[in-house]
Amino acid sequence: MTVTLADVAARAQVSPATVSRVLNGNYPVAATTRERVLRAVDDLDYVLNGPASALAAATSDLVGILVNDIADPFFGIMAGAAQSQIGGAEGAGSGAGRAGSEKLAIVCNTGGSPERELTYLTLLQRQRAAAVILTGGAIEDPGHSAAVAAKLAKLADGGTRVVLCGRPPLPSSLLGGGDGEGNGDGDAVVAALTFDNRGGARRLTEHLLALGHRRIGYVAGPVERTTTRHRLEGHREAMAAAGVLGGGTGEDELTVHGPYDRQSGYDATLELLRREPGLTAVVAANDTVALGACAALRDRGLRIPDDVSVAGFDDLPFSVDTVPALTTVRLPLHEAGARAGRLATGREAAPPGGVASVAAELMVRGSTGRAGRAGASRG
Amino acid sequence: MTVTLADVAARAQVSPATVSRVLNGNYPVAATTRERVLRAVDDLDYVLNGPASALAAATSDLVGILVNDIADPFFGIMAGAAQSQIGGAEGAGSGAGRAGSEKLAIVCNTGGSPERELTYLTLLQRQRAAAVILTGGAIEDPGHSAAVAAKLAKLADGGTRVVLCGRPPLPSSLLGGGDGEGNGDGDAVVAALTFDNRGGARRLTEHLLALGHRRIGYVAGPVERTTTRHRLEGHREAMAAAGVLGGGTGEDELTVHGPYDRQSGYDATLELLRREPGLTAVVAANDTVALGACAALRDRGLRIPDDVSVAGFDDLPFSVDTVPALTTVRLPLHEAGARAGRLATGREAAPPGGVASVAAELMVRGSTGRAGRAGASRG
DNA sequence: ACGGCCATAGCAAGCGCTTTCTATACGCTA
DNA sequence: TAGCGTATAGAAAGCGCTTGCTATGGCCGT
Repeated sequence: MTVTLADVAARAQVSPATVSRVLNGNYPVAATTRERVLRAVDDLDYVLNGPASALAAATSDLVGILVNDIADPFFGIMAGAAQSQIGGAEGAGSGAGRAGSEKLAIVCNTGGSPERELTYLTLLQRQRAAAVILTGGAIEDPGHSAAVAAKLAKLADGGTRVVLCGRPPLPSSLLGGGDGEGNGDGDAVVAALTFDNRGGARRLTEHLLALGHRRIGYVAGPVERTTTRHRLEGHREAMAAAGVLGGGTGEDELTVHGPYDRQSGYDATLELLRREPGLTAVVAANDTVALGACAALRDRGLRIPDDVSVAGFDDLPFSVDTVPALTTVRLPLHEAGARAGRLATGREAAPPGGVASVAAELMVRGSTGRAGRAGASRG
Repeated sequence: MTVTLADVAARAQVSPATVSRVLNGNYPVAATTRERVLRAVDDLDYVLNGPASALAAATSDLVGILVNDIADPFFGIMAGAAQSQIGGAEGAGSGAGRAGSEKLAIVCNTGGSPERELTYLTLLQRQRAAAVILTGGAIEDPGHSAAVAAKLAKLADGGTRVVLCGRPPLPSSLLGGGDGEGNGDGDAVVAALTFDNRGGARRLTEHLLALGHRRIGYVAGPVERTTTRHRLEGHREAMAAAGVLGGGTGEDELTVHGPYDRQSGYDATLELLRREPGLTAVVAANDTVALGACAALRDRGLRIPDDVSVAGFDDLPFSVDTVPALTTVRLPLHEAGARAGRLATGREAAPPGGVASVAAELMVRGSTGRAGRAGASRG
């Protein structure tokens, strides 16, 4: 029923081998023959059988992009940028069969679940993916990290390029762990693009401190995530350097953890206000959380930034449009994603040492202002 | 180098056939044998060769989800919901080989380009995808529609389930066009979930009209997109019914087209203000565009909604958090996406007639108010 | 105690393509 | 004209898996 290479060959009066060569364009074929084959392909509406091709050639053109939450623009932007560098271009027009060095970039949504992350990695390994890009923070459970590292080592061993984007490099102690085989080709190894979450967070809090804030609440992301930890560490570095660590009993008093969503920001801010009515600033784990924080403050009748300043992280597109505009830390998501895409396709050389740090830029906007203009009298 | 089925078979002292059957669990195998095989699989860290498996079994477990813009939460939400219904579950743990009815949901970003849409469809056809979900509005170019319809017909013919989510059903005139083969199994045909864009837009504009607005600007999406057209038609229906069609010279005077992004909303609003300084309301093609519109109005020193009301569409998560909160039309993106996922996996029966309409609900919030409170005196 | 059955396991034939190696047919040079 | 190199096409051997069919036992019925 479906058209095969052999059918095309028969119609073009050539051998299957020739058709294959025409389609792959990696072997000299006389112009007239090529013509004939191409016509047959069109006539028959032939479409290459991917699995068969991948099996015979022992390669595939799949590039997997793993994201923690596809509904979050943070990941969407990176994934989109990466994908734009990878495949789907070349207006193929009507012809169906050929597609040169085409790679199929596919994004896989782990939903932040460790199991799904592993499952997708296995599935990609099954498909003998050409490359895998892991985006966003990693989960810090030791067992899981080891499992992921082992899987990535195996993937790399099998010729899959592995690129991390916005995720810290794998501890080298975990790599090469597998069977002691030692990684084969030094070409398919891991490259990592790490975001300067810590530095960005530090500068953000320094900004707040410079404005006179001392009672600063921190709405952190989920625990056990590198992103969460790094941003929090940056915040605390700044606080410690200014000698304002710990509001009262412990240093954690003004830190609340929660998922990276609006609701979390809302609830956590209410909680912070309960713990410290004299709060003059709230730093959120990211912009979406900051949105929730703003809503909570407003619902409490507090003005931003007159009563309480608010800051986010990531500088997602909507952040400039909030009222007041959100002070945040800009991460060049698009650029990083694009670069990851190029690294994954081998179109760009890996940075020295395999790791490149991506700078985070403080964006001061209207949601942060001097402390104490109105705040002190509250409570 | 890589471990094959045969290796596992050798180690487990059984035939390759038996290993295959253990892994697929579709044939009786004695418990003790199964044990032995599974141990061998674990010992060897065996991972099934996807392409080989797909070739031999003539099926694949890929489900493609096509989106127009992965960085846009509109698509991210639908894709995430669909994916959650499809695959990646079952905490597989350490074992690598087996994965029962696992399906790999992959999302492909067309970026709104017709060529890429076709390319991805071809690529998925190559992979013999189990199903394809197309999300969001379609491009209305006749040639392209025909090409897509032909491709979908061929996919369906090849056993791939095709589901449309947020996209109008294919004109039946275009389906079955291909080679006149007639579609084989009536099971793999198309199901469509259409959004009531027209009705939602109509109700939204009616709401504005009820508030006394007459000079209403419309910032439409890109031309040649079904979503754009339907929403615009709904708007005009309402305007016509109220007898306020056409501000001055032509009916298009207060309509500006542009991409579905913030910048477009900003620019278009400025343009509308230029054309009609007495504008009292702006309806945007979607929430993101509305964000830009708000920014433009504010930059012009106009208050929302006192001077100008603003409305969006989709009710994306951030819309409730803008200041003032955005009046918009809620589309149940999550539910629709999840349903599309279930339809794609055959876990839910297709609706009667293959088409189901998804309701759009008007969400009245703070960004719209009575006309004329301040506006009339401007200009 | 013997024939027949069910439960298991193995054999072997592909699935549709790629690719190495071999064959053919030129166009040259000597 | 004979010899050889080059350009092009074909034959065929897999790639690693699935699966229809066949083979082997142990167990049952009588």
